[in-house]
Amino acid sequence: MMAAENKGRTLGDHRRGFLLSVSYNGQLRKATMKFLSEDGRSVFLVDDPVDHKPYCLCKIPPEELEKEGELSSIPGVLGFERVTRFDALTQQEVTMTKIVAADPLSISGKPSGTVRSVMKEVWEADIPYVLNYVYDLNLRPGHHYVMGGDRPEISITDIGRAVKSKLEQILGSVPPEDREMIEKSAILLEQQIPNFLRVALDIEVRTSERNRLPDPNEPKDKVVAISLLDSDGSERSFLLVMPEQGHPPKDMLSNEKVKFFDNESEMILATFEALENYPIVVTYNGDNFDLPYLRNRARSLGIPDDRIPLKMGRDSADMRTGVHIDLYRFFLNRSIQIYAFNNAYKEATLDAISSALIGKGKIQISGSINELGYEELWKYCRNDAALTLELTSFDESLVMNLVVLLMRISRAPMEEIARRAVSSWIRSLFIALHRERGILVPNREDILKLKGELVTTAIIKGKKYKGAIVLQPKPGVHFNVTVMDFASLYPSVIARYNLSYETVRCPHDECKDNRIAELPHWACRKVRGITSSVIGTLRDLRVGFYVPLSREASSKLAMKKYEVAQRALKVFLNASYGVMGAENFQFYTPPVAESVTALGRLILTDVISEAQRLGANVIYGDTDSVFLERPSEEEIATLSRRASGKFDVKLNFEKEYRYVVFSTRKKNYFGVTEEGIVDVKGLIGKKSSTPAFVKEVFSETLSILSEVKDAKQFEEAKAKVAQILRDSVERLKSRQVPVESLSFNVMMSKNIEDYKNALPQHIKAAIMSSREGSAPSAGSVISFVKVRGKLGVKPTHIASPEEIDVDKYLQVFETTCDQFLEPLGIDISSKGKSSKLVDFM
DNA sequence: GCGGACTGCTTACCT
DNA sequence: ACAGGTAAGCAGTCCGCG
Repeated sequence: MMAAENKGRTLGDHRRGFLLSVSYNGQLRKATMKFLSEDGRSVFLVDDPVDHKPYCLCKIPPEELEKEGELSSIPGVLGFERVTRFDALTQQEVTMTKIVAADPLSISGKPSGTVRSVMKEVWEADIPYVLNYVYDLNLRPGHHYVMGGDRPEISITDIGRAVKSKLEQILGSVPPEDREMIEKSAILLEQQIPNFLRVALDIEVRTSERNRLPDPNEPKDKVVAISLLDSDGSERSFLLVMPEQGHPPKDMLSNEKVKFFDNESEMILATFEALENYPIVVTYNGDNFDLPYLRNRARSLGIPDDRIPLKMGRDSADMRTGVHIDLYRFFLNRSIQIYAFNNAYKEATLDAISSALIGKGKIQISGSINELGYEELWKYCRNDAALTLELTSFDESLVMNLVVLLMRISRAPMEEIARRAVSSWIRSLFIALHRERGILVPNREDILKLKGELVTTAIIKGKKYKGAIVLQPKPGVHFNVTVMDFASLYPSVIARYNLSYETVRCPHDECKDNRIAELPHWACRKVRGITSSVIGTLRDLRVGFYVPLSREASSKLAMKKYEVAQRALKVFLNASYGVMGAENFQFYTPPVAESVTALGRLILTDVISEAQRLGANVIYGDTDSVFLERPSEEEIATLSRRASGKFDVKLNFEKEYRYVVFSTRKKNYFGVTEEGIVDVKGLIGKKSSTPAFVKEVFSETLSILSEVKDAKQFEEAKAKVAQILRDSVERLKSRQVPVESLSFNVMMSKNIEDYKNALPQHIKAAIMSSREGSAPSAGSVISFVKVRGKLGVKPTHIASPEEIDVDKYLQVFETTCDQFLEPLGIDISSKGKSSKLVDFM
């Protein structure tokens, strides 16, 4: 149905659409734009109307290139063209040669037979062609377009009056040279986000041997169940009739949501047909399993390629017309996990993520999928598809909205957001800006050659340069503690001090005295750095516009909308400093990275010494925060003024604690706010790997302590705490605690065979587990208990209460409690050899 | 042969 | 493949020790 619709869609018909993506059509040797129709229900394709060609740049003049003929061995090369670019590193115009090719693979992407492989020095050859296309045509993925004239034109609607006045407000307070960019970005981000019709797909495969996982590269096993659920609420599940299961049950045969097939090919073809009706296909791990399995199985069943609507990449699977989003890849993204979802899920499994975000999990089955009957199999498969779908729709389609906002900010197609990490998104934005302004995109080596040196040394072995300051906390209980912190310290520093790859250690002699903190580096006074202006813009948009709007908006729905934008910007800002210090980042600039942290240290230490000069009691601070005991309003205001006046950085009142408890350890404390909310930082009792039993006692103890309002109430609380600890120790000793509550849960970050050094305990447990039949792999959380005996550990599911090493647990218990009881003057630690927990009782 | 000091590895956390 | 700083537990090594 949609395939037919795709034909005849041309420019000049004034149709409207929303730019999803750009793909490359190898037959036509052209880029193809994928647009979502205005109603969000289908995709139409528009082939490149301007005959754009792949290219890269070099510094050898065309005449010489033709003479030397080293490029003649590459048939795809079409010709050479003289062009000028601005080289930001030298701050000079350069004349370059554009080497134009008929197809992207003649430029780069293969080990040999490309321009990239035969030429010594080329520029912009490693930018994927479809991205080049986006940048050169100044396309804005995630925006509305009208098909008119000789190319699609972006279509922008007016933003509301209330939003406009808010925008004008912030424009008054930012540097004039940034105003235009901020205004334009705000208007673009404000554009309406469409409703995407989407379908979730999940398949089940029945393997011939019990414990073998199906392999997409050897699709010898039958696909037995396929579920498709869409955002309109329709659903279909296809089941293969299996001789060993007998006849399908009557009620399933009459269920219109279920269809049985005798023939697997027909079932797969029906699935392909269904998928083609959707602009967006959502899977969980479909890049590596569902889609490649379907494709390869279809092939092995003799289905011709032209009936398979998939386009396979090396480690990805795309739809030919629509867009495929693999939520596994998206949620695995660290930036998404941490900054967009506040670390709400720890493990990137469908079960863990859906449980954490929508409160629903996978259907638990006792044995293997192979043993399920028709009905169980159907329900299992359908439930997975339902969870996958819901992950895109919960919270007013938060995930889809987030994806679109990230597309808009990064200027990258939808697949880039779904599949690539934050450094690619930032790279995309930076390159787009270079193209827009006619600036040559520097090679990583160009920057490194000029600005490779580092002058600071890291505290941690193996790190490249010095980072932030962490103050030694003053141990003990502190009442009425105010926490102040700098708003987006590092992005602010980058913006304020003009830190960018071309402006730090710029070529101008006149700038050399504009030194950065205590470093020998200097920052340019003459030109605005590209990266510092873009990061400054994003920060101003977030801090001045979206954060206030997300708090003040008139409706709940509007607040949510601004909240998503605020978070999307946060993802970029949080990574903006880090990428400058990341070796693989295209714009990696060591002196920029160490300048950022040096300025951060300078600003923090300055504010702290000012606080001390004022007579305030600074009890702790970490990177961008200051903890003050009983400060006066006056002191708070003075410090804020100083930060703004001297460094142009906002120092905000963050929160006030009724009291805070510090030990001697850094990054380890808990605090109770006026409302009785307990903030726990870094303590063992909060760690995800700590046994549930210990965690429970920990939080019970804390909740007692949170009731404490003043110093004298501590005495009563101490008595209660002592009682809880006594009971818990008793329960441990008498082995009343179930083994499940004693399990440590530790992430296995590599596959078992990749542990080359001494085996950590969780890996020993993982090895035992795999001998028992289950096969943990990289990313799995290993559950184990500590037992008596040589190995010392055992997977939780095969351990019994009698073998538990009670002494070990008493020790864990002791360190956990000691972390916060010691500063309270409650001493339970063992000064001698044996645990003194008992003495404490 | 054993224990303490030390190092390196690994994980989880903080900013 | 965003960064560095901190804590903690475990495994292994070295050294001293009649």
